[in-house]
Amino acid sequence: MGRPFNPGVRSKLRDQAVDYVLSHGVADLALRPLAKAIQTNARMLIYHFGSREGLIREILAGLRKREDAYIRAWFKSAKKPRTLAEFLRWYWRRLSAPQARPAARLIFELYALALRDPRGYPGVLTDPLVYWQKLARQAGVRSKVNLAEATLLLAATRGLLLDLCATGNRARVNRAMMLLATLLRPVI
Amino acid sequence: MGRPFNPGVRSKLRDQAVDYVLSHGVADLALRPLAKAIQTNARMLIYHFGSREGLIREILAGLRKREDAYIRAWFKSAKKPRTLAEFLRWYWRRLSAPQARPAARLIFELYALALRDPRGYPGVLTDPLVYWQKLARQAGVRSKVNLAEATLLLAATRGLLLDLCATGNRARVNRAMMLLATLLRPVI
DNA sequence: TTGTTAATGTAACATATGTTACATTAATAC
DNA sequence: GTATTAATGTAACATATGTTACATTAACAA
Repeated sequence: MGRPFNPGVRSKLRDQAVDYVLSHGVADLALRPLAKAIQTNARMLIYHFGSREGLIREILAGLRKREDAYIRAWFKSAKKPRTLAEFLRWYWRRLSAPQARPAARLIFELYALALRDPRGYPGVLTDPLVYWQKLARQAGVRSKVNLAEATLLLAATRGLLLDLCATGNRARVNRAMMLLATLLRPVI
Repeated sequence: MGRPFNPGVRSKLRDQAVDYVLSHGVADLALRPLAKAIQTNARMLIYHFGSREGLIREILAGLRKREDAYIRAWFKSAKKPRTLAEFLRWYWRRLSAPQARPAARLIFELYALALRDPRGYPGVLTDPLVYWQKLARQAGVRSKVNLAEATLLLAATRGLLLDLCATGNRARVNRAMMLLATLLRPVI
């Protein structure tokens, strides 16, 4: 009895917080400015998420959920099974688009934070590797991409994305990505 | 007349601040904790550097100076001119060593901060490119490394360093670096 | 000595932070 | 209606922040 628990109010706050963090960053996230921006107050954020730490954990989960849903939707949007090469092309095109710049900046901000405080930003450092492995398996990647090749591919992609965020020189970065694809073609 | 200006006191504070920032990071840098750690007080930091912003600019300059001196010393430590390949091997060995982990973490923290506030962290985003270009010229790199190759090399190195900081898996990351070297060998 | 500037130290100020106390309204079951 | 729990709002608290006011000491020139 009593007023029933409504999960929608918490998840709506979380979604709004994710949007806010995408454009304002998370390192200097303060409760009051965030609360004001999403038409509530610091009291409610503490009430719903327990603490600033809890709020950040929820925001991380929300980010992951969003990204995962987006990628799954793409894989299911075709009748033929997608190849790894197709996926990488699509993913890089999306990641390097100007609209993805806020997300890219946030990713590098999260890496930096997690490097100093791994437990405060759980999964940020470890999840990407296991996620991509799972994804590759589900995508039915049969060609034996060995560990060194996968490591280089992920590292170069991250590095090129960082270069893109830093310089905005899309032409140069894209040419480097094409070079990477050429060099790794026999292997993927 | 009057008491003479002693540049040593400022530069000593700066050097100590650089050491502090290497182990504590710069994002949450607060004057009082730093001051306490280097046996002074917040008042003096403001007096010598004008503001927290000014202090951070000085710390950045100090970091660059240190790095530059280290690299120049290596180039001058041999009678024969060093090749680019030699330099890259030496540099990666140094960068991937456990002792360099604090510096590596700091680099990624600075990238993240500069992505949100480029003017607050001047040069962080733009200097690396011009620095490496100058270095390559001084090292007498005659083989025409084109822009795409240089971009990929820098990006992959950054990405692998990030992976190393995140996972600590030196063996895997080093294997990826060797693969990169193999792929780019004909070009360097 | 005296005058002048560098360097240092203590304490305060205004502001922002996360969190909590206390009160109030909203929606359900009985 | 009452009882109960969810949700919200205001105001305070303790603490930390960058910066400044004010006072003091240190090292030089004359």
